[in-house]
Parts: sequence; structure tokens; C-alpha cells
Amino acid sequence: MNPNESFENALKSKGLKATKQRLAILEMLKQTEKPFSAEQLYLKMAEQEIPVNLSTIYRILDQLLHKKLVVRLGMMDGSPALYEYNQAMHKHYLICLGCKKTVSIEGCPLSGYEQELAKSTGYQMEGHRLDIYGYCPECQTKMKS
Amino acid sequence: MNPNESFENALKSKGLKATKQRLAILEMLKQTEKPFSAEQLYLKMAEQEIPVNLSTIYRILDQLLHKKLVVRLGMMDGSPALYEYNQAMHKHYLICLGCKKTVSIEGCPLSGYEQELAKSTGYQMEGHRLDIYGYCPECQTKMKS
DNA sequence: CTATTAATGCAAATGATTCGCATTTGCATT
DNA sequence: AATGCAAATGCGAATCATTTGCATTAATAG
Repeated sequence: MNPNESFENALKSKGLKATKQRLAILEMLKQTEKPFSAEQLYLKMAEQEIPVNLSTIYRILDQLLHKKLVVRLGMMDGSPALYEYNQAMHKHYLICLGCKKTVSIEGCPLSGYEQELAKSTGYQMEGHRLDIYGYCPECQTKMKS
Repeated sequence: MNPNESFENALKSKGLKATKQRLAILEMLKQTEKPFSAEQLYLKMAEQEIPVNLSTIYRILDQLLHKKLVVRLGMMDGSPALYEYNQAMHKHYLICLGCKKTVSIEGCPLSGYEQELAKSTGYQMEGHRLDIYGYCPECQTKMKS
């Protein structure tokens, strides 16, 4: 099955029209499997000569977010939000305070905990943000000198 | 010991001058033990007739953050950052995406996990950041109408 | 008490994101 | 294939949180 075709179906089944801008965004996020900001997507689309306006990208990302086709992460400071294709499996990162290298962690240590918390608080859970900080083996060695 | 005095020492020992604005912010955050946005602090200080400019508050919070006297929690959307007094004991929050109310969570679900991860990766752990997002019972009700 | 230097106020700039409204496009239906 | 209409897009301006440059003021070392 042609990838474009499956995105078309995904969009239509959610009640969204399959426009070239939406298809391009989904394709880009899916292919790279990396998170991008609205601006980065805007630039990439410009390269590929797909005409699009930045505000349209924001609107599209917002819709895809509500339809759970993408996930939004980030913004501890005021830097732009990042969006990534919604793999069923979500990830967490181990971030080195020395060299800023990030390693993804197997599985999610909060899988059960969140449901438990939902029950005890009455909240309807929408997700969480977890990053773990430390020093990688290389940076630990460097620090000893 | 007068609380003001101890904040004065805390500031001076970090190389910061003990101004009334800084003392007021620290006192406010310490007393309430709740996270506040820059704007909220600004309004509270206006009430108390402590003259201060919003940009000064941002600058102060930034310094206190670097000196580890306060902690910043980020929102997933673009809403304002929240700051709270840095208790030695770390906490995690359940944040309502509707009304932004934040509730602190009992204990830390990652206490054991972090050590386990240290062993399997060789990283030296320095801490983590965890916030959980959802909709509080009130906002869930509102959304149904 | 004075000098020095950091801190503050103010106003304007910036950066991310959103909004209103006119125009265009996808697509269901002839 | 042509038509109609809601949905989507483009464009510009607005908004909101936060930052910055520069002139003024206040804290503290000497």
C-alpha cells in the first residue's frame, strides 16, 4: 500500500480532508521519526516547493494532535514545541548533563502508575513528560581529570 | 530566626543583593508552597504595594532558578511557566490541561527505577523531571457541555 | 558617607502562536 | 466532467509570554 494512500485514509476516517499540506506533514514526521518544530516543517516544505503558510502548519498540527496522529513534546523553556509522529509506543530519554547526548529508554516506567493515579484522583489522564538526567560513562571519566 | 533574615543570607551567599523585590518573591513562594507564574507574582506584589516591574520579576526568577532557590515547571502548551520554592525534597505534579490547576503527587514513582537504570546503563544519575497531564474532574464536566 | 556596581524601571523588541477574513480547494453530488 | 458547499488555506495583523537596551536608583563594601 502506497504510504500516501494510507495517510489519506487516516485523515478521512478522522473527518479531515486529505490536502497536500497535511499529507506532506504526516509523511515528513513519519519518515524521519524525529520531532520537528512548526518552523522546521515550514522550512522543509519550502525546500520541497510545497506551498504552505506557517499559520496553516500550526493549525494542521493542532488538528493532528487532537486526532492523536501526532504527539507534542517539549518546551521546558519558551522554545518552540516539537511534534512527532504518534507511534503507539511513547518514549523517554536519558540525557547527559555533560555532553547533552540523549539516549532513549526502553519502555515506560509509568505505564501502570498513571492508571492508578487516575483512579485515586478522578483525573482523566492525557499523558506525561519524563526526562532523566545524569552523566554518561564517558563524561564521568572526563570529570575525574 | 526571622524569615527575612534567612532569605537575606541565602541571597548574599549566592552573590545576589537582598532587594525587597527578591525577598518578597522568595517569601511568597515559600509561604504558599504553590507554584506561581511571573504574572501572578506581579499581581500579588501590586496588592501588597511593593513596586515592581514584570520584567524585573522575570529577571529575578531566572536568577533564582540558576541559583537553585526555585524550580520551574513547564506547561505543554504555550501557557506561562510556573515557579515554586525549591524544597529539598522533590515533588511531582499532576497538571490540569483545562484550568492549569496543579496538584502535587504523593511520593515519587521513580524512586527505585532510577537506580536500576543507573546499573543497566552505567550512567551516574543526577535526577529527573516528571509532570503528569490530564483533565481534573471539574474540567471534565465542563467539557461535556 | 561615598563610590561602585548590581538591580530596577520603562519602553520597545522578539519569538511563538493564534485569529479574522477573503480566497481557494477537496470532494460529494449531480 | 461540471457544480456547490463546507472545509482548508493564505495573508496580515493581533496576542501572549518573555527578553533586552538603556537610563535611573538602590544596596553594600570600604
